[in-house]
Amino acid sequence: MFFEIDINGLVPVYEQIIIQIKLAIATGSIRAGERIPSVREQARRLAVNPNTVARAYRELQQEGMVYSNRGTGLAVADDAAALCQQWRLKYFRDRLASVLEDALACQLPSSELTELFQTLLEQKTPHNDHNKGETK
Amino acid sequence: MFFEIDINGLVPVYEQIIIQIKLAIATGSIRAGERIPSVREQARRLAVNPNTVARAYRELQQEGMVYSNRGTGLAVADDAAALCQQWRLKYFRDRLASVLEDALACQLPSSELTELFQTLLEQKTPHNDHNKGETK
Amino acid sequence: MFFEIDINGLVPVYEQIIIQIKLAIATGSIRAGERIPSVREQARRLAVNPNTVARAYRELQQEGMVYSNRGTGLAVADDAAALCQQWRLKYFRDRLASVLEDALACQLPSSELTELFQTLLEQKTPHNDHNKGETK
Amino acid sequence: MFFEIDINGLVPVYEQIIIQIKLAIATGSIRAGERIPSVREQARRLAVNPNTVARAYRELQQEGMVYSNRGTGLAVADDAAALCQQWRLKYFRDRLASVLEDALACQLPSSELTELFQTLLEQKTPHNDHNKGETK
DNA sequence: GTGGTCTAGACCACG
DNA sequence: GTGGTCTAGACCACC
Repeated sequence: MFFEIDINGLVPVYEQIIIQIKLAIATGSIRAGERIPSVREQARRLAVNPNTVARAYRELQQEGMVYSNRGTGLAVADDAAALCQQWRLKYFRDRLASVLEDALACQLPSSELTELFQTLLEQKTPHNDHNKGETK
Repeated sequence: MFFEIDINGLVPVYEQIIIQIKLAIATGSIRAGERIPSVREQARRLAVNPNTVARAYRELQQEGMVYSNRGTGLAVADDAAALCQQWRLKYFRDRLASVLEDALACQLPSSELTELFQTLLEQKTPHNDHNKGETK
Repeated sequence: MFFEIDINGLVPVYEQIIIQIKLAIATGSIRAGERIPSVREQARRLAVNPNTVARAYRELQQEGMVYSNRGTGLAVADDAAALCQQWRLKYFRDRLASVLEDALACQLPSSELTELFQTLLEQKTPHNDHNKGETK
Repeated sequence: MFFEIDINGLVPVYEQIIIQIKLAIATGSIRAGERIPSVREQARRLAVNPNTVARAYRELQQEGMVYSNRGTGLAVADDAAALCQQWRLKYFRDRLASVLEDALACQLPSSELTELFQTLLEQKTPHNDHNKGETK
């Protein structure tokens, strides 16, 4: 449940926080019933203003991902994992679709895109397929 | 040389204009020496404030993609096509890499990503394989 | 003398406790001279922090509704029933008046309000008309 | 489209703003497509901090009641009137139901409640029934 | 300590 | 001028 924030990016900080927490719930990094870091703690860790964290938490609450019991912090909702996994799929599908649409719209051949995709995927993946059991 | 801008998106409008014009140059949709639409004309077409278009044009000029011919507006530079094609590759590689990194960082299996990629690619491609030559 | 509190509502918890105890006194659910639950007991029953209960009790004492008998806890004052009945009338009149004022202020016709009122009243009343005298 | 806010009430200021604007839309006081007062203007009129107004507007936007086109302020959505009328009914029904439930729960007889309701209604209504056409 | 609300004032992109 | 975001710091009710 540790992540970083790109303070200078296009995506608003509060939205980055929302996204990262949803992803953490989706991957099971935080489980239902567990508390998420307090507003002040999270703000300190991300080097960000508490109000910005509070806004992210408020929206997470409105979406039903977390709930609050006055004074005891915020905890992950019971159905949050399922919701976040759904959300995660849509999130990455939309991002991928956006890139593909733009690329195809300017006539990049799909063969070239596929090649690019595979090259990048190889670069980014840890590649621990062929050394199973060899990691001595 | 027609494109749309997303007035309510995260990417600033002037940047969207810059990107779309570079892409138009890269695909050959506008050629070296050709004029690009005047600030006013472009602003009208995009339903955008002229100041915003002016800012985009100013930056394109600074990057050497277009140059001004006193009185006759802005024209595409001779080496712009080459520059823009290079830029386009980097542009899409970076966008694609960003999505992949984020997806892999939250433990989406690369197999699932590949499947998603191929599904989307099929959806988005025009599939004009079977009517080759018939599009008169 | 059992009631519930809404931990996440707009009305402060300590105020809810005050209100509910006054209502209990008004209805005769607790009588003059009777003890009210100890701070700890009440806090346990309401799933609330003892400090919050203590604050409510303190204010009830200041209003003269209850008094402390060294060691034996708090007991209902002699004139509390009368006071609370007066208070109860004002309490509900004020709440009802507030709703009506707001509704009329935004041009809801009084006929519609009357209808709504009667429908709700029918829904909420126990309807034990037909078993008069059978409730032994 | 003028209203007041109770700075010392239990209902948060930003929520009062949301409520009042929804009511204004429901009554037709502001129509679809019309702009609502700018954040700064509204803040000035209500003697409230612009951020508080901005928060209310943001939530109205999330609920689909208003929409923004960068730089040109916020306007009422096409289906907002219908949504707000629905919402208004629920809003007053819930408030009325809450009072009735509490009153019946502490054994106030429904006859007394009805009487109280009618008395209050008469007090609050303008009573321009009998002078129709006489308002010379 | 916790979240929730509010104020005050800044910068940005856009019209 | 507009909304949108962010910072800084305050007070409140509750634990």
